[in-house]
Amino acid sequence: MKASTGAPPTRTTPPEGPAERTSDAYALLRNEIVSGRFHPNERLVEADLARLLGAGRSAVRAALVRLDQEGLVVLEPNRGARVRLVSDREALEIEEVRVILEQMIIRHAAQRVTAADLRDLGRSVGQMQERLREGNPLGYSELNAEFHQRIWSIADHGTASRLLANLKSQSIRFQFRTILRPGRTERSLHEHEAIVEALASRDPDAAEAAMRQHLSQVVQTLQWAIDVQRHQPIWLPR
Amino acid sequence: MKASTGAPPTRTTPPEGPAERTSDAYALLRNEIVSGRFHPNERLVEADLARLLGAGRSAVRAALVRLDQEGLVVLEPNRGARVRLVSDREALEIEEVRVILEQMIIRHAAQRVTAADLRDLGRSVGQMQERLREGNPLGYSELNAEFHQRIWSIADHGTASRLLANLKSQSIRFQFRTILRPGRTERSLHEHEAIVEALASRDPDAAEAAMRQHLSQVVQTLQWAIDVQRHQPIWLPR
DNA sequence: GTTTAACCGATTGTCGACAATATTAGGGAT
DNA sequence: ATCCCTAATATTGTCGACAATCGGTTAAAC
Repeated sequence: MKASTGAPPTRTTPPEGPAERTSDAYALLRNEIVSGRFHPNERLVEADLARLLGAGRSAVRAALVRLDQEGLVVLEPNRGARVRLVSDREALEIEEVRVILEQMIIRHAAQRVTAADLRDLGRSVGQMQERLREGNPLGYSELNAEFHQRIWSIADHGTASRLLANLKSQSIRFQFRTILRPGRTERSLHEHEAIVEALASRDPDAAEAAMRQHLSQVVQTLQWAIDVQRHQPIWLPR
Repeated sequence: MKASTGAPPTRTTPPEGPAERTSDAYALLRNEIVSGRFHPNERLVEADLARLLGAGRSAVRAALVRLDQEGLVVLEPNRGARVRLVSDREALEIEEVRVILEQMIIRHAAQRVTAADLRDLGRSVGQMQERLREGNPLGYSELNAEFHQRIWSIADHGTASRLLANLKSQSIRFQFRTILRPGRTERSLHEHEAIVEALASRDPDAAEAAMRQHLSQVVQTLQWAIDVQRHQPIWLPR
């Protein structure tokens, strides 16, 4: 809805067309980064990006400034841009903030949710069930994101939504690893069902409790992913 | 400490020098906006800003992009930039988020606070007392900001600090009005004392409670300011 | 062999000019 | 007087060129 600062909701298709419009250089580059096509700390040379995105250097430069402010790249004066590396600790910080924001937002949602919303949420959960049966964890993850965004839009809290979207994009690299946790998906599904149920009762406390239950599991999974990685570190070239 | 995205902590001096370095065009413009030298919805013409800030149009343009992402201006394609107007509702949203973030952050602070920190905080409160005696509400407000920032730095939670700084800059226009509430300052001072006391006990729950107490008052004051303004609306020219 | 100094290629930062677009002003027609 | 169309102006968006800066490399000195 919002045009200006609204974060594009994580498209997965790589629309790396030959001659795209220059004004979405930001959206394109953002996509390239959040979908992990650039390594953390990788240098982002303006000229290269301009060629890659089919845009001028001006547009690329503007995009980089935006992404720096957004926390996806770091922009050092006279030294160019790099993909920002978020540390383990920072990932946990981000998740911590996300937890309290989601708790706050679901209280609003519980007070504003309509019958139609509940139907949509139920459908979302149904689709997740399918993906689970198919053994398609990636599809599940996508639906999971959609599920949460749906709750944000029900809550109608622009400020919190924007912050959450931003945080999510920063920590997306970690989310990727949490998918691999065995048995996690089933449990997540049940938690989602509990959330919908609590929303249906329109009780903010119950909704918050259900969300907290869910997110505490998410944090634990994140911690697990970090620990696992620490024992099998991925050596980044250079 | 952080150079890249760290928000400059609201300088009050207007360093509108004749030939400043171009790279701080962002900082300068940001200052002009948060200190209220531009009205909300006022058009920001690149050429004018360039003259005013003593910078080139490139630098101004970059600054505008940053400020747009930051939520201080809105940048419409082909239609230039305006100072962003935050609605009453949005101000309350922002305050609501601020509350929960400050609650979270003070829990961290309570677990990490050192003796030196407590001494500094005590000194801060002492200075506030002075300003109160002097009948200098503006100075008090400054110290208030400093007090909270001190807590942020104690908590050492970069993510939350960044978000808080950003939110604060967006709602600063409202904060301005809340100062005028009669009797508010005294009460605020006592609340601050209670916060320091709770931090000294290093009990996260107590600290959070003290902070909640304080911030609920702040929200009420904001609501009061909004109501007052609604009955005595300020007509903005054009 | 190590340190220092000067160079070189690569990249960013900035400026000016121009094209694209929006906004305002003016001039009939009703 | 109001409305609509057209011209003029103002402003933004983009491109190319060049200066400033950085990182690394070679060469010289000790």
